[in-house]
Amino acid sequence: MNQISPQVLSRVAEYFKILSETSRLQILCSLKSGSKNVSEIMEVTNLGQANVSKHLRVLTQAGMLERQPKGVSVFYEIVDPTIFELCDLVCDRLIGQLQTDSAKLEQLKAFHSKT
Amino acid sequence: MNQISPQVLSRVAEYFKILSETSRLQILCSLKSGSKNVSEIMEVTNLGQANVSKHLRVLTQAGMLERQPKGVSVFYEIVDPTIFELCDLVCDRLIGQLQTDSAKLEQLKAFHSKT
DNA sequence: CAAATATATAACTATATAATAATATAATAC
DNA sequence: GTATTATATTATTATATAGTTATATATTTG
Repeated sequence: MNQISPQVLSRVAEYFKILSETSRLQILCSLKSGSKNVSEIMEVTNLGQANVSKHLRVLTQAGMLERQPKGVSVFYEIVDPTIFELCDLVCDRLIGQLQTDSAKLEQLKAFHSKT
Repeated sequence: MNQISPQVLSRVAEYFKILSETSRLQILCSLKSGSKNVSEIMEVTNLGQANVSKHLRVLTQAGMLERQPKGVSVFYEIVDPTIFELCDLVCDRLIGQLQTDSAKLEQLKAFHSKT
């Protein structure tokens, strides 16, 4: 009946968990346009140095980023093409929800004006 | 430069967070085949009553499920079509990763047999 | 080698939340 | 009404982790 084992589902859950932090999404968005080093990421995202470093480690270990040291600085690049497909799907869904909500609001307004 | 505001990203992060728990994914999978009541969900997932109830509340408030009381029991149904598209994308990605890993393993094996 | 800069790590605190046990609420049957 | 069953809620505990500060490591320059 329950085809998919909790073990497999926990892998999927882990993947989603990595995308469930605003700071990490900020970092990923900052890298959408291409490779950046840590200082650049810090500047764009306004996150602290240690914090960015820790998130970059998490994202890299999850196979979403690739680490490329160049001289004294380290560049990171997105290597998981799935990320933005996922974000786009979620965005579409959120937009849909907002539209539904506003439609309901309009109905309420219409009802109010009749009473 | 950083087009998308942290406010919007936090909405996206929240959505992912809901999908980042194995138990909730188990519940969603149990509902993939159609509407079920709480007892049925408990049986399929082997999760505790209070636990299931709480997760169902979270999923419903997020707009992923719809709650339908029928007599003494309450049925839940998936109303967010995005969920399984997201899971499928993640599964494909995880499979891809495993294939890459196993290819690397093969290379290591080949190297080992030559030395 | 010493100084400067960039990044990583360790230790810590605060917060969020999953799971559980106990209790409350709601609906039906008698 | 009372009893029974199904679900929800509350309180509690345990755990995970985000953010921060301080420190360590590594690379380049002089």
